[in-house]
Amino acid sequence: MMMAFSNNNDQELGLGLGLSLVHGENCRQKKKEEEEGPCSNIKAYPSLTLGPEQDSRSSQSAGVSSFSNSSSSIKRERDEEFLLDLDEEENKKNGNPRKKLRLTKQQSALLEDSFIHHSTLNPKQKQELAKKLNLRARQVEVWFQNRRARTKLKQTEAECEILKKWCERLREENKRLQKELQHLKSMKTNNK
DNA sequence: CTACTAGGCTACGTTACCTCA
DNA sequence: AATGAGGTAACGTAGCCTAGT
Repeated sequence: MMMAFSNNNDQELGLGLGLSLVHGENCRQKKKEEEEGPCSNIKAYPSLTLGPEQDSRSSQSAGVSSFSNSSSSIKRERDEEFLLDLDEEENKKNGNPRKKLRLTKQQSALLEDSFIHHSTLNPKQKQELAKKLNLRARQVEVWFQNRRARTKLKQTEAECEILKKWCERLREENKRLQKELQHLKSMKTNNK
């Protein structure tokens, strides 16, 4: 985050706004961090830049974790997962509308706790968490997707608020400088 | 070495269900 | 009891990456 504001009358008025995500600019790196252990700088701090935002899709991670685990236990769990998904398919076919799951407080708390340590999960972590929560891995995956989206939305909103405030300050500063300029001009004409 | 493909992951946008005022 | 708004679980899609061929 970078901001520079020069307020000296003799100097040029300068302002710099920068939006740099403190955490998670490079998802691949982020993923690596998460696979290696808890990340200390996981919190996203609102920060600013002006200008086109980088397309998040262009810097996203992919495929790293999917090759990190091929144990038979994971395979077995995936098979079980597959069967559960088949049940769901059957329900759909039978016209049973899918009831929307409400997570219990304990489930939400554990998910939140995991999210603090890892904003993305590798397959092993996902399976383990799903087992703990008595949910399907797909549900854990979806929860994390939505949680990341909520985080990003809140961050965007926060950044928007900061930008608004800065905009307001600049407006005020501009007004003040215009007044001052006007004053100096009138002084100059009076001295003639 | 290069090109292509399959499989897996994520972000993003959307839908649909649920809760609550 | 009805209803509209907000929250969120779940889904569909596009883009990217890696491993295998």
